This record gives sequence, C-alpha cells and structure tokens, in this order.
Amino acid sequence: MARPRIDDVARAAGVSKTAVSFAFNQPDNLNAATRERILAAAAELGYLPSPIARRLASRRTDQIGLVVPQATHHVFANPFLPELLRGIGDVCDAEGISLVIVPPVGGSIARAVEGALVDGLVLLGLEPDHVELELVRKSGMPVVALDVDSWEDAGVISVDEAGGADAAARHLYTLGHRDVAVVLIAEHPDSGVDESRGISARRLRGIRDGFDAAARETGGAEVQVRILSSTVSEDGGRAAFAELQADGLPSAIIAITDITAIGILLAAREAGISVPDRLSVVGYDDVPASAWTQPALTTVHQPIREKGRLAAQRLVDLLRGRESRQLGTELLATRLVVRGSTAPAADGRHPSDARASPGGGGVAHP
Amino acid sequence: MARPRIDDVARAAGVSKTAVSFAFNQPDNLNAATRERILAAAAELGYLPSPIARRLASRRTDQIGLVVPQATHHVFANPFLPELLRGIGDVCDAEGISLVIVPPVGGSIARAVEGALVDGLVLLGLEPDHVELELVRKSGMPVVALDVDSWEDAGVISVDEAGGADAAARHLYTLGHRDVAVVLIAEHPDSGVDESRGISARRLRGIRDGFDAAARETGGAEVQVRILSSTVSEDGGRAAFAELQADGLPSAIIAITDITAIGILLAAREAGISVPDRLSVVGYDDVPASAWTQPALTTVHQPIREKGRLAAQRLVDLLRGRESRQLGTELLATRLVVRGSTAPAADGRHPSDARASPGGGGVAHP
DNA sequence: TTGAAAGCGATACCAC
DNA sequence: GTGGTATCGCTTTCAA
Repeated sequence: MARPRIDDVARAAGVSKTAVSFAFNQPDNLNAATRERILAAAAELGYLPSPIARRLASRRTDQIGLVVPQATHHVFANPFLPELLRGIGDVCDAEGISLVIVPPVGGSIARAVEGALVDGLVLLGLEPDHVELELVRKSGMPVVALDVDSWEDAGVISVDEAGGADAAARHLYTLGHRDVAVVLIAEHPDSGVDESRGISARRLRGIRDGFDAAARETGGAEVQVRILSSTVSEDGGRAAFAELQADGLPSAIIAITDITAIGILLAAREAGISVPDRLSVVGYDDVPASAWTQPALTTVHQPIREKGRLAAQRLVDLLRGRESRQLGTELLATRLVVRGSTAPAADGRHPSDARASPGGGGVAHP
Repeated sequence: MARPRIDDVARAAGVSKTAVSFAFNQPDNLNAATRERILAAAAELGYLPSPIARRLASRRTDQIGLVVPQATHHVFANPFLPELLRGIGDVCDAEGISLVIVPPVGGSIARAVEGALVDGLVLLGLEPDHVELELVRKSGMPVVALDVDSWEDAGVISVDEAGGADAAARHLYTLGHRDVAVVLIAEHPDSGVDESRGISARRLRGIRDGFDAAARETGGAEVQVRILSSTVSEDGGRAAFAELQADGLPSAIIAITDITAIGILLAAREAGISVPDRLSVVGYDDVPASAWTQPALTTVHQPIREKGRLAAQRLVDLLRGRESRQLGTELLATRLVVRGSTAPAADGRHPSDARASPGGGGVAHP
C-alpha cells in the first residue's frame, strides 16, 4: 500500500487536514484529546509528514549550505574544513537545521547555488566580486561570507590576517631568516596564483609587511621572499618542498596552510633535511594536526571552530529574522603559536640581525 | 518585485508552463527556436526554477544523507570522517547529488531520518538492529550500511575487521607483548562499552582471537587483555592513557581508532613515556594523520575513501534503478601497516616467546 | 512539437 | 479549537 498522506490520517481520525498538521507542528492549538486521537491514527497508519511537501508549503528548507570553492574530494583534504564544520555543526544541530555541502557543479559555483535546497549560505574561500556570485547577491538569499574584507548585504566573519602574518614574519626575522619562501594556494593546480586577491594575497601581504617593518625597525637586511604555490594538501606541500629543493632551499618556509606545511615537514624529513636546524617551517591556521607532528608546527592560530559557529549563528539569526547584529564584519583574533618547527637561521649570515631585536619573538598577537 | 514563477516566463514567451519546464529539463522536446525564446524570456525575467517546488513535483530530492551516530561536533573530531566524505563526494559531485550530514536530532536518529530531505542514506556506525532504525527499514528508503555484518534489504560495505585485528594482535604477540590494553569506543561518554556488539566488539574479538591463535601456535603464554573505552578524539586518547598510567601501564595499547591512538601517543610523550621503547601503540583505520606523528603509528589500514566511494555508488545505483549488484555485502581488505610506534616489549619477560615465531610480523593481510 | 490540466502533499489564512 | 480552501511552484501524463 502506498504511503499514507495527511488526508488519510484526517479521515481516520475524523478531523480535518489542518488538525493533523497542528498535531504535528503546533500541538498547543489542539486539545489533548483530539491531539492524542490524531497521533494515534497517524501511528496506526504509519504516517509521517512528507519532508518535501512540508518544505514547499512552508517555503523553508531548514537547510543551510556551505559553499566550497572546489570538489569535495579536494576541500576535505584540508583538516581546516572538518574543524570549521564542527563549529557550524554546533549551531545546526542545536537549531534543527541540516547542513549541505555545496561544491561547484560542473565547475560552476553559480549552478551549484541555483539548485541548492537551502535557506541560506555560508561562503568559504570566495571573494565578494567573484563573477559567479552575482547570482547569489541578486537572489537575495541570506549569506555569510568567511575570510573576506567586506561584503555588502552579507554578514562577514574574518580573522586578523595581517596581524597573524605579521607575527609570523617578525618571528622568522628575529630568528635571522633572510631567505624565505612563501607557499600560497594554487586555486587551479595548473594556473599560477593571483597574488593580488584572496586569502593568499592577504596573508602574503601581511608577511611582506611584517618583514619590511622588522627590517626597518632593526635596521637589518631586507628579506628575500620567494613565492610559489601548491594545492592545499599533503602532496601539495611535498611538491612545494621538492621544487624548492631543486632551486636551493631557503632557510625558512611559510606555508599559507598547515596541511601544506605538514607535507613540507614530512618531505624534508624524508630528504634528510633537519627541521628546524637546517630549515624552519611555519604553517597557518593551527589545525589540530599541526600539534601532532614532530617537531610540532609553529603556526598562526585562528579560532576555526569559533569562526564556524559565529558564521552559522549569524546566518541562522538572519533566517529567523533575529536582527541582532546581522551585517557588518566580525574580526577574530589570530596569534602566533611557536612550537618546534622554527629555530634560528642556520647559515649564520645574519647573527647580528638576529640579536638586534632581542625578545622580539612576537609570540602573541591581540 | 517578487521572484518570477514559471507562469510568468510562459506568458512572456507566449508558451505554456510545460514548454518552459521542457526548456530547462528536457530541451530536446522543443525545437531550437522556441527553446531559445523561452530561455531568453527566462533570463530577461531573472527566472530560476524553484528548487523546492521542483523536488516536490518530481518526487526526488537529489540529495543523499550520511547518517552519523553522534553530534556533528563529535563525529568530525575523527579524521576518519573527512576521508570517508572525500570518497562519497567523488560520487556525489559526479552524479550531481548533494550530500547532507544527518546527525541525531535531540538524540534521536529516527527523528533525524524522518525529517531528512533525502532520496537515500549511507549509514555510519549503526548496527542493523538498532531500535531507531526500524523506521528506516519500513520506510523502504534505499540504504547502504557501512561496517555491519549484513543487513537485509540494504547494501553493505564493510572491511575485513577480523583479518586486520588478527594481524595487529599477532604483530604485538610476536614482539613479546603479553600485557595489552585495548581502548574501545565509548558510544556515550558515561556508559560503558557494549563489548558484544558494534565495531568495537568486532575488532576486540578479532584481537582476542589473534592473541589466542598466536599463543596456541607458538605454545607461548596467553596475553592479558585489559579493556577500556574512551570517546573518539585526541582527548579521549589522552584520558585513556591517564587511566592506564594510574593503573600501571601495559606494554602495549591497541586503540580501536587512530585518533585515539594519536592522543595516547601525545599523552605518553608528555608524560615522558617513550614510544615504542617503553610502550607500543597500535591504531586502527590508517587515517592520513597516522603517518604524521613521530613515531608514526603502526595501524590497521582500511581503504576509507574507497569505502565511501563504493557506498555512495551503490546507493546511487539503487536510486537510479541500476540493478547492477545492488544488495549483498562487499568486503574490503585490511592490512597491518607497521610503522614506528611498535617495538619489542621492554619488560623482557617473554624474549623466548618473541623469538618463537620469527618473521611472523604479519605485515600484510589479503 | 506543444498545451491543458491534474497532481505532488503539505501549510496557513480565515471564517465558524 | 476546528475545518474549508486557496496556495506553494513545478513536473508530468495525456491529447491535440
């Protein structure tokens, strides 16, 4: 027999569809007796409200989407994502909202968003002026963007990139590093990086500024910065290391992402390059795994779970019409966590520089 | 102005709703000219089909759910899940299906499943006779279960637990370990473990059998197995270590999950207990991070991504009515990966035993 | 090829 | 409190 519908229950209980609907959604509108009778009839028939029909009628999906810039396979290679999801999940679970992963469809984010069955979106790794996002803005769908400078008509949760990058740069400078490679995110495995935009750009800028400031303040030599990029994965890190080794290793590497730094660490170990004696490595994000390696990773900490939680809460507030603080940017603090992967530059070419700013290890950042 | 609907487009293009629907879904039913005209009108109006209405009418959500046994916050603390998702994502992305995480609602899996907007489910960490799953079976919703022995009317993808556990046990036995603690999964932080069921039970049984077989075959002493449980997280591992240290450390610990083993490893290091010299640690699953620690973790490998891929593919085949191989159990191979966290037992009480089965390190398992 | 009309299965407004 | 009834916005036979 076919799945029972609301009319069947109504008939069986001798009431109207409305009453049945109330029994499930607004029990208080019914007196106890009728409610019981309806529920009994429903149970008897094995009736359960159709999730889809319910959504169409109520015009709410009770789902939010996390829009990611790449295929699921790739984005989950970065331990950052699970951490973010733990934060988002805190809110979703509490609010009875389901979370959908929204990766590009056929390479198109716009197409993915068009078809997404959601009431709102959290945007990860996307810049406000991304072409494909035009649709999103004019659709009027509630949106919270992560890690952007600002976004008209959208909530924004970001972290103090400049501060974190600055701390990392000064830390290395103080240790005497003057030849530093920075490994950015390659959006597309092939194409180079656009150094002017996105999170890679912001972190790189912060790092450069940090080095410049350190040199200026101490009167020391400028840092020679080499730029390269890799996919965000352990293998990406390994590839970056290989590339650098072929060119001649710098004394320190900053990876824009911990997982990349981990790949570098492992590749270095396997190549017999001692970290941190011969090579210092700095990561970014402070995912849990960055504390598991040996040496543990010096990295820029950001409150990932908290970020997810705030983003989701902000989105839900928007959806529920809670006007709390809706828009505007929330900026979370970062701080440098110094662990074992960084040490004084081994080449000894700049000992005086290193001593020039004693105690300037820049361990903490507001 | 309100969001345009299909009728608006139909009117603007001077056609019927059907034609508009065809233009988007079955373009071949229309001649090029009308199709273009309709699409143009749609673009003009900024029309996009409503995701919800489309689903109600077609009776398909184009979403599948991954049912997990605990809150999002907890399940994502285990790096196993992201790996599984990478596999599932391969299929979903390719098939144009969205993935929804389905954690319990108010502690109830049944309630979560009732309300889930999905065409089918992948079940993780749930036993076939779980009370709350009765609903699922009688709902007739297509289901693929992970890591169960068998499940009537459901596809099953599992791994050779017995083989992996056996290899791990023999490995330790050969190394001379006779006092071994096994850390199982605590479903609920407080309640103890049910040693008779679930994945903990199967792995424990395999371990015990492995020890017994090794003792029997070598004529050596039996292994004293201590059982405890912890939550699946780094902290859970730390707690387990603390508990064991208070009771007197065994010579080896097998954790039923890598993340637990990692927690144990870190706690041991911090406590000044040398791994593997004083304490051997074995994990299970072989998540990527198990190769990042120092020493790297000896662990039972299972093809996590492949498992996710197979499960999702099976489910999609079911949904699409591809009768390929639908039901029945698919069993994937496991194998012991020996890395640095295991070494001969330090207490030297069983050197002869250790030598009794030379070369029996059980590195590989079919 | 195109169109008319009947669902899809609820919700929610508005009288009673 | 309870029950008609319009509505949500599209898909999909079935005829023309």
